[in-house]
Amino acid sequence: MTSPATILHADLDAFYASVEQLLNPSLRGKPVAVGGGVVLAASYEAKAFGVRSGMPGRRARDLCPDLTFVPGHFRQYQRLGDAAIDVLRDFTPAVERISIDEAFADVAGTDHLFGTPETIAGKVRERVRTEVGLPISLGVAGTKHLAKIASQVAKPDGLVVVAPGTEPSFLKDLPVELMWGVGPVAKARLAGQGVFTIGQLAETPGRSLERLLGHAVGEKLADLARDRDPRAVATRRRARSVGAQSALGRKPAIEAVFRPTLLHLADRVASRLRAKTLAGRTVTARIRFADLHAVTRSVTLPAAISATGILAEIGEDLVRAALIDHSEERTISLLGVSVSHLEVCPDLQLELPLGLHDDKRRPGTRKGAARWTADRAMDAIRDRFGRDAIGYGSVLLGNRRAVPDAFRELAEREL
DNA sequence: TCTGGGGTCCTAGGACCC
DNA sequence: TCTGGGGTCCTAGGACCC
Repeated sequence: MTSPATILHADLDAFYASVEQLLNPSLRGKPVAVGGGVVLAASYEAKAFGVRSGMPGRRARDLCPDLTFVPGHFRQYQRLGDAAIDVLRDFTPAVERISIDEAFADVAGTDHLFGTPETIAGKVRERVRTEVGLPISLGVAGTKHLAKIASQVAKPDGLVVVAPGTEPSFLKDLPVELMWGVGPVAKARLAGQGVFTIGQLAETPGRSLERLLGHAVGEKLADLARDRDPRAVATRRRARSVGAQSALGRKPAIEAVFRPTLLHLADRVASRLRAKTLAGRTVTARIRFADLHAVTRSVTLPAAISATGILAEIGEDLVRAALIDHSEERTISLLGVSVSHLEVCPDLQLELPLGLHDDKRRPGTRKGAARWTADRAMDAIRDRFGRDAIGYGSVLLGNRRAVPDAFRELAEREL
């Protein structure tokens, strides 16, 4: 199948670490990690030593004794990431941003203005380098999936164009894990069948892939390996859930620990929902125990909620229920709360205080409305004076957190 | 001193309805 | 005595991505 190659995938190289090297020239050419307790990003020089994001800082230092840790300039990541993606928007409005440092663009029909897709990709790289100061890799192909693989092959700081008709030969010898959707588990299962390259994958019957990996994944991989990818570049996507979690170290599984933590998490989640005029019907709590084994408990309510207090109470009920089911677990290492089944809510909604224990619509509606009004007042104070001006529980949570709040805010941000 | 935090999507079983 | 089939929704767990 030969589609005209008009889809670009742009991916900033080792983004956070590259920003640090841009801001501080003495870090250039050196192994750099952003973070401290945990590695949030690593420069290519650090990656060469095996340093990876998500790795405990201690382990990273063991692997790479010369590693320089920097706390991170999160505002700058936001600004520079936006600036780089905006360069793409100068060539087409059809830009789908998929993270702070990565986007697809479809430049079909822009030849007469800017030249071929390959020319455009070259201009994007040049402009991001000179105007923003960062290295960026580009892949150009006829489908999103192939464009993404091409940009990965192009890294670091390169450009790869997959010309129409050359797709099979391009894919043939690439390792299966370059494919979107093939992680450690799928890779191992495929290896068990002697499948290591995308070419081998393409020769494997769709039926055996489905047996090996499940219906959806098997079918998708069979299509992608044969370069069948119908997905269009989508400029807008709607959020399907909003959540927050916090690693706790090791804490006893008692009310005095989980109640304040859940209130703090519920506050983060509910205030973000309200800021987007969203509310959700399904509340999920996640608990990870000391052995890192995690469980979830969820409940779907008859009406969508976005009030902090109600969300916190439901979260507590769910956590209590899970702890009863796992009463042998004495220690927890993480708590999370998320809300899904989202609905767009008019600004002046009234929330019903529907708890787990009573589905009766008690005459407490006024209480729900009062809470919601109080939440909105708190939102307004924060808008003016900052998030820490007022709040629940954050003091009780303790001041030493694994990840800086600025990082969380970056991750929460609407793209 | 063993593992962050934000998400998406899929699967499987069970309840429930017609 | 034995016994349908399709569809939707909910819950719990898990793979995967950045």
